[in-house]
Amino acid sequence: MRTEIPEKVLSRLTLYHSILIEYIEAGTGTISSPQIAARLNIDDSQVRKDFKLLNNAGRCRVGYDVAALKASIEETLGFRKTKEAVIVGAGYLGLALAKYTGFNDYGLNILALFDNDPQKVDMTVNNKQIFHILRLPDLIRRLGVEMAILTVPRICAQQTADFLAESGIKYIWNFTPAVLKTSASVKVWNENMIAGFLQFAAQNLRKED
Amino acid sequence: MRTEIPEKVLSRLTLYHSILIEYIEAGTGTISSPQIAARLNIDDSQVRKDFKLLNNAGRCRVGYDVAALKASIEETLGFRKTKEAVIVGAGYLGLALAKYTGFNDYGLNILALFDNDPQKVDMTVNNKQIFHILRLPDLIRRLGVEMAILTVPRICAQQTADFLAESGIKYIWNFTPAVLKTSASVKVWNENMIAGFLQFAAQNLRKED
DNA sequence: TTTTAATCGTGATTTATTTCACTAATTTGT
DNA sequence: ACAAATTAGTGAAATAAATCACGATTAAAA
Repeated sequence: MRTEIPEKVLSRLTLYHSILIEYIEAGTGTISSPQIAARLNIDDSQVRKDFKLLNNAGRCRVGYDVAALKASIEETLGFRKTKEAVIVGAGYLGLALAKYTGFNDYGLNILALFDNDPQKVDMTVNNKQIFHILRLPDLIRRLGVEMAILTVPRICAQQTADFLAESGIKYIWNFTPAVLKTSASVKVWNENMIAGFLQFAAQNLRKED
Repeated sequence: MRTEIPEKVLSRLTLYHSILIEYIEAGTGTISSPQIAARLNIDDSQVRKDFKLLNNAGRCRVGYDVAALKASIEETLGFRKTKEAVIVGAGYLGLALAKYTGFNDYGLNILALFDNDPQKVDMTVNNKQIFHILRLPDLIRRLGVEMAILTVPRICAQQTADFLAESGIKYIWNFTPAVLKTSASVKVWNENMIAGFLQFAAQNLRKED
């Protein structure tokens, strides 16, 4: 019965969530749609419509219950469901992600890392072991892991993605700038940080021409 | 005379760019809109309209010139303009970004890092020195830097952003999950990786309920 | 109690974006 | 030279998203 929530809305939910955490830390029990809208520079009716989508009712003249709203967003975004993943590519970015503890709060549990550099193999990062990439097919099968976080250099991104697909990986969170070619059975989410930066730059630094 | 290019289009431009690099590496001189569209699962007329926005003409029955198109996209996205920035927060993510050499290809030049941990001060990462945060106001003024990449823990994100604003920073590329409160004179781009992940998870891992 | 002001909920409107459908051009093959 | 097929270019239609506008509600103030 859960209706499909548009990507734009999901994106806003994460921002609402961040604001709600602030309110909880400040001990404020309710929040109104105009308050949230002002923070995000969006229309307050949009905020209300988003909350409606989560079946979250507010009270006139008062607003929404912060704790209930936060719980509702976490439910929708799946914070509670544990999602296990491995990191493929133990370079700087891969290691940074492995060391980042914040993911756990969002239900992402990183089990191990893989790399093709023998020097890195068997090192441990944040209690997660680095394995040789060739051990990936066997290990993910035994662990039942379906998601890989891809942090290899762009130049070998496609061949690594092919290898992951063959190995049974179903979801790739792609941190490389490559546009991966995959079969329909493998879902890819592109976290193109450079793209994000360029959008920012193109929108803001343009006037310096 | 340059018309404002919508964010959606900018986002696609970065994907087109990545595909064009592949074609150049493969030695292919031209590319057609259906080819690109197929890779990205979008409509081919959309691709053509995007290129039209860049004043890029194609040839019937042949397609677009790969090199010219790539140059045009780089021009639009401002690859050529050097954009200088400092990293604020020398944690794992800050260090990973400092070590990442790919940014240079996109015109982003990271000059230095800042942190409040005395242990880290004066260390060097990828030829970039880590300074104490208190030296930031003076240094960015002398270097003429207007952009900061914020990679501090969420808990101190807002106070750091306030400090950056006071110090004269005009653009913040925010890697923290916090929704920053800033005056209109400071532009913020949120690179919320967790948001990206959650969108991915909510869209794909939902069926396991 | 009555008034006032803030806020929710939501239908209607507007705006933005994507897709469709078709024409004109032009390369390739016969 | 001609036919066939592919592709660019683009206006029209459809879809999606954001904003507007306003009635209903309700807490707080007069």
